Formats: sequence, structure tokens, C-alpha cells
Amino acid sequence: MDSTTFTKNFLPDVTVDVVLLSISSNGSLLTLLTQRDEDPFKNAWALPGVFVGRNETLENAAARALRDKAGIAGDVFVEQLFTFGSLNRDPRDRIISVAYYALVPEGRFITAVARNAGAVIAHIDVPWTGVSGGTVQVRNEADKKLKLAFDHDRIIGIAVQRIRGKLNYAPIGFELLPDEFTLFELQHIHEAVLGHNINKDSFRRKMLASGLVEETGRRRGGTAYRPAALYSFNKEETTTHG
Amino acid sequence: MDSTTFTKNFLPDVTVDVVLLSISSNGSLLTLLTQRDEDPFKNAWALPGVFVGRNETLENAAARALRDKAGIAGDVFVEQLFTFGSLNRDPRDRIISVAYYALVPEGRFITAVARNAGAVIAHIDVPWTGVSGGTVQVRNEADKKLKLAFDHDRIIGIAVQRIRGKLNYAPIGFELLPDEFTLFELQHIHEAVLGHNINKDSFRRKMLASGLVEETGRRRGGTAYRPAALYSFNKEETTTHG
DNA sequence: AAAATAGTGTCTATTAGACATTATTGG
DNA sequence: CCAATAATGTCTAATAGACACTATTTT
Repeated sequence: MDSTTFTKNFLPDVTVDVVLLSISSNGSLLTLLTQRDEDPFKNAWALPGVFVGRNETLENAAARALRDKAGIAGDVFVEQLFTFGSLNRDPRDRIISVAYYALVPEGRFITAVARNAGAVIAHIDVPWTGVSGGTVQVRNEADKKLKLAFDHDRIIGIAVQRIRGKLNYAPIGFELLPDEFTLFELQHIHEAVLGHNINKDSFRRKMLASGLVEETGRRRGGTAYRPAALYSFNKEETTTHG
Repeated sequence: MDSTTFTKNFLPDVTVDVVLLSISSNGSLLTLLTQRDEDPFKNAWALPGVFVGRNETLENAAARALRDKAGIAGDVFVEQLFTFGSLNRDPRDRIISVAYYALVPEGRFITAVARNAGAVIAHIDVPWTGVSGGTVQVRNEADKKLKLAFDHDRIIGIAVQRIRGKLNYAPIGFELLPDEFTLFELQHIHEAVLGHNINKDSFRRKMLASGLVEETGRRRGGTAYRPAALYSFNKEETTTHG
């Protein structure tokens, strides 16, 4: 609408929260959380987020949350996830939160938390299969369960649901890997996102046939077995798909 | 976040706009629009929308827009689409709009506009194929082009993009049909949404194999040819899929 | 009988899963 | 040579498109 009846009942607080997602080298889903230093949910863990400024788009607010709260600057895959507007999400005020999710290679996670004392890398436990959806739980690297603030257990769950669905038709696996990777590494990313193993042969065929990957000519050395060919993401191919 | 830094820069206006979608019997995409009676965009056509109330969830605001602005009450498929937060969407104020889309059988569109003088059923022209996305144009039933207010040409475009993608994995075609329908009618719905013809044989096979439709035993009479079997949507089957 | 759509059967091309086999490296 | 993974080849099952054919209704 944008006003026809001019009964502007009230002006809510609007925040942007970002679900940062990554995959650890041992194949588990990771997210980056910040510890709250005041009530409500003091000491609980929360998604990096900011209030939306007057002259700030939602995308800019998401980039600011990534930079100032999570310590992730520069080029990152970010996409809008969902907007949460339940009445009692925050026990003090009515707050509407526009959630985004970002896909970040593990290496950037590690350097980000090294610079940011209030941030932690958490493992995501997904207690449901496929895209059925639901809440998640998070653990720190010592396997201790972390308490999540607000409805952030639900927001992270929806982010996982989204990337599981999206993996089937969009080349988002590449966002979670460094520039060069083996096909087996890409497969591990897919398996971690989907939460189940996939067929190696058909995965290789599908990826090679898609034109999304191109051989770099280099190989992953230092292994005790035949070195795998290194590939890079062919950005040309995706843009032509629109 | 939901506040840690207590710099609440400003409190924006938040609205909910609803893209109502339907399919006409001749196979074109329809939407329901309301005419603006004041500036900006006076006399232009806009999506039904309301300001979000203090004690109103986003879903409740969408239901209120459907009921009070569009004249559609009762059970309707409604789902959140996207949240728009560009700085100059509305030339007066910074307004953040949470868009929803609703799928409504054509019959309910017709009774709604009959009761609502300010509303019109518009044909949607989609100038792009597949899910590449973009803006749309709208025409009234006399084929005259209608001017859309704000960024609503873009919002409707994203709604079309969404249902095109969703049709491939979710049973949303049924939301656009009355309780009983023939398989050919369901196919026409799919073709109208997708914007291209689809194979009759494989569509029938896929639908019958899916278990989503069940024969009612009745037939579509009054035709000048063999009457088609009438089916109904098997809700049991979808809920088990999650 | 003619016209028109409903509905069935069959062939083919594509794709994913399963599984076997060969290739290449370090130890 | 052995262990381990890379990479290829082949068979099968499932599915979508194409197309031919039969069925059923009204005029």
C-alpha cells in the first residue's frame, strides 16, 4: 500500500539479522554467533544484527552487520531469507527483523573470530531431515550446547532449510569453498548442507556436465594417493543461466 | 540482533502489501489491484496493503489487507514473498514493505471486485521467460494498460518468479482451482503460471503417480466431447510430505 | 458419421544410482 | 607391492517427451 488510509498506527523497530553459514572441514554446518552483553538473553548467543538506519537499505544494513558485528568484510554471498514479525520475539519491544543469510568459506570464519573477542564459531545440529524444517541447536567447539537468544534457533533453522532447497538448482556450493577445490571437496560441501551422503559418480557427472566447473590444470598434491584435479567455479556459465 | 547497541536510529513505517494471483479461464495470469485516491501516484493502481499495527503480526496484517482492501475473506493460500526496503520506494517517507502473495481461484476474484468499487482484476504481462525475473505490466479487461504505483511492478514480477519456481516442487496449482477439476484444467493452470505449454502425457502421468489427486467419480458434463473425469486435491498426501 | 477431447500404450532420450575396473600417487 | 583415493565405463531403473492409437461424448 504505502498509505492511503493515513492511520499510521505505530512505527516499529526494524532490525536486520544475518545467519552466517559455513562448512567445517570435517563436514558439519557452522554459524557465527555473538554473545549478548545485556538483558534480555544476557550471555546468550545471537545472530549478528543491527538496527536499520534511516538512510540505509536492508542490504546495506546486512553488510554493516557482517562487517561490524561479525568481522566479515568484502565480497560475500548474501541473500534475504525471511522477515520475522511475531509480537513477542523481543520481550521488551515489538521488533520486526529482516533476516539475511550469508555463505562464507570456513577460512574467513576463522580469521573473523580471531579478530573478534565476542564472536564464536558454532556447530549447527539439525534434528530434522530434508526440507521439513524446524529449529536447530548449536554447540561450541568443545561440544558444549550454547543458548540462543530470541527466536534465533528458528531463524537459523529456516536458513538451513533454504540452502538445502536451493542447492538443488543453484550453484551455492561454490560460495562455501576457496577458489580452487576438488570435486570430492565440493561433494562434501553438498553432503554437509543436505545432511546425507550423495552418490559420487552421478555427482561428478552432473557437475562436469553442468559446465559450472572448469579444470585449472593443477592438482591437490601432498596426498598419500593419486592427487585430485583442482577445479574453479566458472562464473560465465551461471550468469548466462540468469 | 534485537538491540545490544541501543542506538535506535529511527523507526520506519512498515506496511504489508499482498500480491493476489489467479488464472483466468482463458489462461492468463491475473492480479487484483486497488486504485489510489491520493498522491503520490494518485489514480494509479496499487497492491492491496495496510500499515502493520502494534499488536498485529505480519500474517495478520496480510489477512487484514486481503479482507479490507481486496474483499477476500476466509481461507486463502498466503505466503511471505520478500521485504522491500529501498530508500525511495515512497517519495514521501522511508517505508519498508513486507510483501506477501496469495493464490485465489478466479471465482473468488470476480465476487470480490463485484463488492469492491475501487478494485479491478488486471491481466499480468510477463515480458520474460522462465525464472529470470523482472518487472511486469498490467492491463485491465478492456486491454488498456494500467499505471502501477510505487515499485509494485517489481513486486508482482517477483511474485510471478516465485510461483513459477515453486510449481515444480509444491502443489500450488490446486490453490488456483475450485474443489473439483479435470486434469486438463490443472494443466492449463500450470501452463498459465509457467508461461509455456507443457507435455500432456507426462503431466497426466506425473499427477496421477504423485497421489496428489483423487478421482471423485464424477465427470465434467455438458461438453461436446467425451466428458473428463473430475478430480479433487488429496490433502492427506501433501501433509505427509511436510 | 464427424468432430473434439479423454485417456492408454509404447518407443526413445536423459539422468541418477550401483558397481566394477583401471589409474596414479606415497610409503 | 600395498593402500588409498581418482577417474572411467557399463548396466539398470526411473522419468519426461513424442507420438500413435483407442474411447466416449454431442451434434
